Amino acid sequence: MPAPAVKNRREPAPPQSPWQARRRLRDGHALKRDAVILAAARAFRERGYHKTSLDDLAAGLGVTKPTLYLYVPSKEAILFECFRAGLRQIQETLDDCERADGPARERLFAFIRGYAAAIVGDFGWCMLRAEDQHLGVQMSRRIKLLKAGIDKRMRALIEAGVEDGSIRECDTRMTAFALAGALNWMGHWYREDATLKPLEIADRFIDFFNRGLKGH
Amino acid sequence: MPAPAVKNRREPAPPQSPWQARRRLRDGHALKRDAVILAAARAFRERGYHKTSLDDLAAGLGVTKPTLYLYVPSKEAILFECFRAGLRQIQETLDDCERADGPARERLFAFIRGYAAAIVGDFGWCMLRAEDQHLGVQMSRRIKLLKAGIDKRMRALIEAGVEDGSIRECDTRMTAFALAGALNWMGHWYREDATLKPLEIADRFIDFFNRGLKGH
DNA sequence: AAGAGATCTTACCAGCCAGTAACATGAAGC
DNA sequence: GCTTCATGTTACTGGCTGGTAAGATCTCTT
Repeated sequence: MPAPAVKNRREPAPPQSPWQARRRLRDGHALKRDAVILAAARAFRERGYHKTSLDDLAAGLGVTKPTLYLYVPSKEAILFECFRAGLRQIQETLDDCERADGPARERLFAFIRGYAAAIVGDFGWCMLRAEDQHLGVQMSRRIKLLKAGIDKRMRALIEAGVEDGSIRECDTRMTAFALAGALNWMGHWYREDATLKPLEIADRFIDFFNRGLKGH
Repeated sequence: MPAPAVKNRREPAPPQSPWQARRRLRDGHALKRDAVILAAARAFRERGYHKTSLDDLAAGLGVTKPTLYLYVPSKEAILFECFRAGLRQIQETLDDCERADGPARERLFAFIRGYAAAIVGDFGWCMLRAEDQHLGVQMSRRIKLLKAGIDKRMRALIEAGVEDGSIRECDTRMTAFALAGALNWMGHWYREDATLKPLEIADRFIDFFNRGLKGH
């Protein structure tokens, strides 16, 4: 099994609301719930969590606020679900990369590609910012824990690389922080400066990570 | 002039409020204003901008809310001042590094050290997060502009390195983003995991930036 | 067609909090 | 002592918004 390629996840660009449908939908409940989550993720990224009122969000879906509460228990829960959606995507990439064989460095790079795609995706912003928004301590802790899991698996990938010699000796903790930081930061600037596609960016990052800056 | 060392800025750890003073202070106004800014910066970093009410902030200084308005026109303005304080620190570092001589790579690394110190400093959080908080579009634009200035100067430093051969050919824009991202991310995790001092972290980052991951 | 359950709306409440008005105090100048 | 200006305080308002109650409507089942 070679290092896995990044799946080209096609997200439906037009945020067509399930409420627009003329006929009753099969499994409408889950569909609508997902639509709420997705619309929220986009709104949060665009306007920020606090600037997005549930009235706005509902209006964007062509509904009124109380309707949202049929599908979701609270605003906080919406944010959490957005986080989970992003998390899932990253976990899947990790699963793939851990299962694959080949030098760990290559598997790390495959992960980086997937991670970059996730960060600039619809749920990327929520993943990064969920915990420092206006959330209860309980939810905050949960999120922190889940993030720590990702971090740990990423570090393990680096350690495996040091083990098999494909990555040179280094401080794996700091290296993981540096890698994660560079990638996460995409979530800030990508919207403004999208001259490159996510995977192109990932490849240039990888080149940099791989060989460093050093000239002569 | 060699690449400048990072000044060891000693910030007064105890947030002693100027209002505690028994006697009237010389230039008390500016002093108190600065105390408000600093206390706000710390509170914002600790609890977040929205979770910090002006009542809390005032109470922390041993005063009541309306008193704050003697020194500062609005909450938004406080955040902006925090941002500026952080910015100034970084700009000074940049000034130093641009003025210095020696290979540009070394000057870039000196900048990185200063930048790391600033990011984990009192105003680091505000610098990173100011723009995506609950701010008016006008202030948001101002901040974005100022940040773009930093980015530009940083990229220039990298380009100078490519010019003088101390940095290998690369996509300078992406490289700048990667560097900035890795450093900025410190603002997220440093509080939680402060086993290393900022300059130690900077040095490990620099080692990684310099030589990359590549093993055999 | 009638009941039942799901879905959605209008109308409302309650808490939070930035910002203000009006009054109190206290030190410096005369 | 009296005025003045800076500095604080208490008490309040007004807007926003997350969340809810109660009723309307729609669809499916029997």
